[in-house]
Amino acid sequence: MSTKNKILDAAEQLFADKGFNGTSLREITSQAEVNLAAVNYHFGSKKELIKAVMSRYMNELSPRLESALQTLCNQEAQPSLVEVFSAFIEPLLSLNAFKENGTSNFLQLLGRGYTDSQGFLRWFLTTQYPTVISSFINAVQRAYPELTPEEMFWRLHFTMGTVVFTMSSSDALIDIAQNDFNKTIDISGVIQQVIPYVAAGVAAPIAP
Amino acid sequence: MSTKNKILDAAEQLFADKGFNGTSLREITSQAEVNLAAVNYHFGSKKELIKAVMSRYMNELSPRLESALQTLCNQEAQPSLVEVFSAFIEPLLSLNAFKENGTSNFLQLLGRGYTDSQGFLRWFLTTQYPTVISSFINAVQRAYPELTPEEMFWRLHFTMGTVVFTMSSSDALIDIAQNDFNKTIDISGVIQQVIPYVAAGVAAPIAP
DNA sequence: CGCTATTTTAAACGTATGTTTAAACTAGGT
DNA sequence: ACCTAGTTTAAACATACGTTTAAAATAGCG
Repeated sequence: MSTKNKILDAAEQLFADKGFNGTSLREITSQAEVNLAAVNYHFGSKKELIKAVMSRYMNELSPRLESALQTLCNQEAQPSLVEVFSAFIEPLLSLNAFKENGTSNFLQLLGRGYTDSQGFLRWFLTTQYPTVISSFINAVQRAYPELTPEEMFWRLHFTMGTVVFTMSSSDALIDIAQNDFNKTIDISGVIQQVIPYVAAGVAAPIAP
Repeated sequence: MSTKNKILDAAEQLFADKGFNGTSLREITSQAEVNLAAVNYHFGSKKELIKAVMSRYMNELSPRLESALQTLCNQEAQPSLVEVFSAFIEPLLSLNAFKENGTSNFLQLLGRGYTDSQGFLRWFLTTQYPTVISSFINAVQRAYPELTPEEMFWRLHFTMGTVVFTMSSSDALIDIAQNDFNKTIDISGVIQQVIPYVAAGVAAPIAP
């Protein structure tokens, strides 16, 4: 395995667990068993390393996601919201084949990116991957055309919040759930739980 | 104003904006116009300062919240979910009288507490303020008795995520919304938007 | 006033961070 | 084998952090 990939793998895991601010280059390079200077040699800076970790996932995910939404919108002119959100399942879970714990890690990273580092990652994602965002908005628009753009804006951000927050603390939540309910659950179980929730939230009656 | 309060005010604002990890004691003391050593003199450590900032709000909020939920449950044996969540409005907005931007700051701090600092703040809140949490669970239980404890667990955490995430980036979201829709909105407007969403999410039909 | 206890101050401490340097090492090609 | 381009390494760099120290200033009280 190349030094570059060893760094990316170690950084991904640590960033997901402890956030970007909370992880030092020395932790990363010691877990990756490479020299400290290797990060700056291969990536230039810590900020660029963060972008590289996210890009590896986004490049894997965004085409799958776009085609899933495309397929859905071609199959039926007015899909249901549950169908729209369910279109995320297969692309998201495919990240587990791409890499161990890929789904969970990616979603946790996404959560970190929104709260750590004063939103520079949000800017990076929305400017670098705008098409997948607009296909998603388009699909929701078809599913619930009565929603005004403003209400849709808020509800999609609420949805983002639900998913991203849940996933950024999913390890702790899964632990609690297993202790309290004696029931094994994994990331795909959480996804199954969250879809009805966000679909109903977006579908909520419009406030008077 | 006392040194202690100057520190608390400055810390609160900076913690809300940039997170606990992202804010240094030097930033806090320079904004508060006090000496660097004053933090350790008055609070002992940065960790204790974080607790003090949160406690100031929790001590203000939790009795109001508990009595609001109590009142609702006394008025009607089976309140609606919208009523349960609406019981949060007055106590939360009362923080604005307690302190400028109090509502927004507190909710942002809550969001930071869940993602920063590896959940030590979550432990602090759940152990220090358990009664308000259980009154809330009790109220939701009455509003939607068919919900199993496990489903309730997940949906309440989804709700927590929606609120906390939205509020921790509410400044940015309000900016975007104002640019895109030419419409002034404030924190209470966001609360009005979020209540139908979370109520519908919690009320979602139980997955088969 | 004079004494004591509390608070404030400037300076330093030790540690940790991201980054840079320059030398050592390691292929790959001719 | 030799040179070169790419890579790895140990060491140092400058800066920032939370915390501690001990002296100076302030306040409260008899």
